[in-house]
Amino acid sequence: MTTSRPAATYRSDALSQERIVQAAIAILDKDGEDALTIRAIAAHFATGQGAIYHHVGGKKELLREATGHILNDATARIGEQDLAADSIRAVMVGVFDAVDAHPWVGAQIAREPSQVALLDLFELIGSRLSALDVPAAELFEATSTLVNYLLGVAAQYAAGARLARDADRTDFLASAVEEWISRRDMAAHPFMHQLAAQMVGHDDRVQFLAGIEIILEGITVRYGQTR
Amino acid sequence: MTTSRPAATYRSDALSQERIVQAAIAILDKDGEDALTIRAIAAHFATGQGAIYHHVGGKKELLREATGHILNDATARIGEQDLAADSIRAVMVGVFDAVDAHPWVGAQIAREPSQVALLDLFELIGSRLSALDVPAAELFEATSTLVNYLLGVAAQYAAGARLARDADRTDFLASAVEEWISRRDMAAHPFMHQLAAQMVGHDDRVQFLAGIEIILEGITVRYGQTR
DNA sequence: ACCTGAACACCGTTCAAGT
DNA sequence: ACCTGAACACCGTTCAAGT
Repeated sequence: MTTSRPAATYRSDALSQERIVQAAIAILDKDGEDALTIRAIAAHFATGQGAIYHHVGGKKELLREATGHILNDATARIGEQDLAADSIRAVMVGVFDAVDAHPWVGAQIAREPSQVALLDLFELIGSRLSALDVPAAELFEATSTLVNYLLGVAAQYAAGARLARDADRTDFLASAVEEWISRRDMAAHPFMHQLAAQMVGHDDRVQFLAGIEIILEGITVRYGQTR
Repeated sequence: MTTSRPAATYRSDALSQERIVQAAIAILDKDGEDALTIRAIAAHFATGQGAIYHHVGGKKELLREATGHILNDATARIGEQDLAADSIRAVMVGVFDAVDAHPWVGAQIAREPSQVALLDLFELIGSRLSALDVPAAELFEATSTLVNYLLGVAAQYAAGARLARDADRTDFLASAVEEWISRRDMAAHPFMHQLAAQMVGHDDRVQFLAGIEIILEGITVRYGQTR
């Protein structure tokens, strides 16, 4: 009996959530957050806007999905390290590199920190902190310190990419600092003056790593017994 | 000679940047970020949208101005403490409380970390870290660790307020964790299971303070010589 | 079932016209 | 100089109509 029929008698390049998310990622990477519109995606598949809504719930969900996709890729690649602390470093750096490659991911995880993919991160870091002898009662605060730090760096990265797109200057932050200084008494603010100098040649990644070490060290001193 | 004339022969409740910013803050506090539209502000002053553009550059600038206003208030209230570390705590907590009272500020500083008001913060924290014996070469990374942590917490706060407005549940994060757990093998993820329990009664402010201590401790151990 | 594209209800911003 | 409000160029989302 012919009770069933092949489902896809339509065009072979049919839409799907997966293909739409991939197209969204491509648009976001190429032209930034503002370029992601339902109309742009529809145009990419040479169809109407309504077709998109058959496969994704809306723009917000699409952004969530795209972010989850990148984040899952980033954390899936992370292997187990011998030392728990090294595993934590690997997770943090993995997300950092993903945000570096896709700055809009930074904006999204700062906007929606309760994303499922971020909870995976919480688990990855938290479970390894417990291996570092952090007592159960303090695991939550120790984990969230690392995650919040990561969130802050991610947000800053996204902002940097946004500014770099708007105005084509490499050192937007440095110039913001210069402006800050020029409006104030320079002698009264030796730190900012020195900061402006350090800012020119600084490496974001090195700086991010230094922050991880500071926090891990703080956690070890505060909660750890042995090592 | 009558070379000058009183400027304000118009209605006494004339528009001004200051009044517009105040109105924007009121709208943001009452109805959230989405409610801030140029039309809403114009309606508040019973005028046309164009009038607003005579006093502020646009919506982005208005949001920047409103954020700067709140942040300046928050940092201006901070007095000098005996210990440099206490001053740093006061600055961090001052911003935290401001974000707590005005969650949209958290979203804005995460979106534009190069805001002038945030550089003030950088100066406030950085100059005090140098009093904590942090060597000049490492001042930048130590300061940015604290600021990035603050940025992350601020972003999370803003997201929480947004979710609390959308759905009226107190523990959105807890329920997100519950969902996360329900989709996975619970026994394989002891940390998240325990986390869900800790989340119910946790105090955001206490947790934030714990993170500050972790980072300050890490900075002291890593860079400080005496105390 | 899936796609199409016009229509709806918004935005931010601009600008000729008023006072 | 300042204000007014229509007009413009967009959005996300919905929905009747097609295949």
